[in-house]
Amino acid sequence: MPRPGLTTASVTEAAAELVDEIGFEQLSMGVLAERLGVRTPSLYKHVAGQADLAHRIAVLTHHQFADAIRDAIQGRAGGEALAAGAQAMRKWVLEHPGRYTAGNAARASGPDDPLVAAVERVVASWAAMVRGYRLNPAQEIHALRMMRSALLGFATVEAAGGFQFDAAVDDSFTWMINFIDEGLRTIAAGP
Amino acid sequence: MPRPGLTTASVTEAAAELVDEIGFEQLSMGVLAERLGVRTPSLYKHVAGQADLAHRIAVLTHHQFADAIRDAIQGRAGGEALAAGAQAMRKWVLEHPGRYTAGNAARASGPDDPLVAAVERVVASWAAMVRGYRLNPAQEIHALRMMRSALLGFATVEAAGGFQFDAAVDDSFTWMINFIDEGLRTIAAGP
DNA sequence: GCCTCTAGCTAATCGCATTAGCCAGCGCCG
DNA sequence: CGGCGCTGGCTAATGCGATTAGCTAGAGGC
Repeated sequence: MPRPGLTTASVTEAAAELVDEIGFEQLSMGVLAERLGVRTPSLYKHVAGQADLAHRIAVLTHHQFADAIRDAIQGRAGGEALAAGAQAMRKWVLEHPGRYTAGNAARASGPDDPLVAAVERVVASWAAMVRGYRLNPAQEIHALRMMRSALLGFATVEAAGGFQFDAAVDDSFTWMINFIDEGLRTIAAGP
Repeated sequence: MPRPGLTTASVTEAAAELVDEIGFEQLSMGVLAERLGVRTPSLYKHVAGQADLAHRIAVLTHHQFADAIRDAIQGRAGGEALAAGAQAMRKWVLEHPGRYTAGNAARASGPDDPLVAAVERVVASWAAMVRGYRLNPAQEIHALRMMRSALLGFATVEAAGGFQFDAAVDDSFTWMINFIDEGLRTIAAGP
């Protein structure tokens, strides 16, 4: 019998895919091992345990998430960048609900946790979107946090199935982006 | 030895308090039983199991959350209601982080799940805040969702310790409320 | 003062994560 | 080509926490 030839990275990626299919809370070492055609204890040669695995999924998630946003806003600025980045992020979340849950559940263990760097990449992507509005630096941090909260909140509620009338959710999202765009442009133009 | 005299409600409430102290993910039947001065299996006389318990905490959470907002916006309207409701909700989340996590993690099993009614009470509180702006009915639903997303997102990121510079988080929150208030007033005044 | 009903208890059971210890394939060196 | 060490995978054992089975005693009603 040939060896599957697993690595920490391949195990993590398989877990990420699995989690999108069955839901983060359903993840167990058993199902993952089965998916990889391996016995459960073998996984421990690549990850330290379930907590470690979840953490690795979270780090992977933030990197992929940051990539998706960065690619979307490439070469755009202002409202266009905002719209493109926001839509890309929403699409990504809907396509990777399990990963997204894992990413939100994770907590950094300390300043040198790789999760911190991964999260910073995401924040940097959003910061790039906000920067296009050329706000007062004192306001920029607040605008960034507002945007981050609104987008994350929307995606979270949607992923949880929290909106009653599914039909209009697309409209609500673009409406929200417009709302933010107009608000930021008003501020930028203001005193 | 006198009987503790537990009930489903008292077990749920004790679990909610416990979860705020130790974190939702640390909740186990064992620690809860210990807290209540009882042996683990005894809890099963009041709740069907850990999943049931978590679900009950979530329902309780949404009701308390809705109460907190409703009380805060009593007798206020427009921007004042928005500010008061938002601040009350943020305060509540910071004081009850474990419960809040439990509430967000829960999923309704169907339309007659008591969780649905509880969530609707929360949404109704927010709807009351938005209604004060007398928007076009077509926009009201979008405004409601935007507000819900922004507030939930902010609370979630904050509860997760996701904001880097703690000092300015208060300012960011009031800035965000102002941003939303001004945007909604502009829309209300518009065409 | 008895009777019933049930909250709480002790003693299994079970599932899943994790650990211990064994073994074989692969690459490398002679 | 044959030996050697390293390491990934395996089986068997451990352990902890959730859950279930079956027993018992205290509180409330007659």
